Amino acid sequence: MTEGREPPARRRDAAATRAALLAAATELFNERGFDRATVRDIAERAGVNQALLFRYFGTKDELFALVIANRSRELINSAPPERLVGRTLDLLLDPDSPKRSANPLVALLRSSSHDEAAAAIRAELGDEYTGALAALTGAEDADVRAVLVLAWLLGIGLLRSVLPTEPLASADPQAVRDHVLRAVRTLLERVDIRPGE
Amino acid sequence: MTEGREPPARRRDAAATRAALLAAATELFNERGFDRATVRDIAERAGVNQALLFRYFGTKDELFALVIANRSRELINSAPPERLVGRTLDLLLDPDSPKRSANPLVALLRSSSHDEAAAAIRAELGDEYTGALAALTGAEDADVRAVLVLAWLLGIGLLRSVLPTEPLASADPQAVRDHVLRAVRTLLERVDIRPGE
DNA sequence: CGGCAATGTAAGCGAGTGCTTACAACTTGT
DNA sequence: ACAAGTTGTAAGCACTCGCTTACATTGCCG
Repeated sequence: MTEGREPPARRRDAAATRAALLAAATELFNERGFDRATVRDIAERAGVNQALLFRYFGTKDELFALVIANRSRELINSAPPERLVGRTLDLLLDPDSPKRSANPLVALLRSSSHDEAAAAIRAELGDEYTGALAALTGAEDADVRAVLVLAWLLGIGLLRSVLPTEPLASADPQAVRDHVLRAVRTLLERVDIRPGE
Repeated sequence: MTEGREPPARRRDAAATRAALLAAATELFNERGFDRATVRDIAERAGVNQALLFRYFGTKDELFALVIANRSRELINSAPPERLVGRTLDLLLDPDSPKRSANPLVALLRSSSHDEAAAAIRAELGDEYTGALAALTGAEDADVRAVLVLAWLLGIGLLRSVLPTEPLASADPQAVRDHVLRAVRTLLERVDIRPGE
């Protein structure tokens, strides 16, 4: 895992530090949201000088946009639409990923409104996600229904990250998943309820 | 509206400025969350010197706690449990209250984790709200179901305040309310679906 | 009135923020 | 091997934040 192939493990490696910064930023934005994740913290977690963050990403805003775009697309493409809700729930409820991996959209929400660029990304990704979900119903107001489902997932992720003591943390993920999926089927009749993976 | 009765409208009035600060803080915490609502902005909107904020409330944290406690209790007591979800939805979806009145719990969530005092309040109010909701089902895991419903309401409020262009803004509030309530009945069989007020 | 607490004001302190700059250390192509 | 470009480092600048302090003004009560 330390070194792979081609370049014989250089001691100075731009690509590696860039990746380390990206990983650290992903974690911290998820854990704390945009405002409370400082560039110094990100650089420190990456084990890297903070000036490099600006060399490689230009701005904290740009870094944030990159992180969100990456992880959101990744999530949206990780399952077919019928299983997207279930898949997202699995990630949100996975106790092994209290911070690290799961919830890019939650990080987005948690970072209130800060600049226009990020706002555009927000809208775009929201559209992408709800677009996928809206295909799961024949109802006229498919988009409204899809947005409502998205809102639920976001709320669950947020609550879990803000109130770690809530019953959600200790509840059986399968049972929670089941509750949500059955309720969601009221809105999107074609969602797949079976356990995924 | 300017002056009521007893004290003949004093030019210097501690109670009045305290109230102005509280109102301004309520608005700004709702609009921007804890971090981005600065004490300078709050004081300015209240038309008051910012030092007074600290004289009357001690700390930004304490002011926040007060605002949240006030408005949450107000909300929870504004309807019997069977109608609490519907009532909250009405407030969240009311287009006339994009910022001002409706969503104390949303403001809470939007303010990520900042200090232990607020965290305690968060937990306490969450318990209060979910306690009311949990009474609406006979299921064993009533608390989990209640938390899921709370999460949905929070998600809806957050999405609405962060993506004002979403279909939620232009959708018919009654229809949205109906969708959510019917889905929620999957979890809490005793919720009242009829339009309130 | 005169004294005093209550109320309001102006200025700034210390800490933390995003970001920049000037420079050292390394790697590489020739 | 050596210059040139790349990568890493240390320091600090300009700004904003929550909060404090020292001082002016007002209203109240004997």
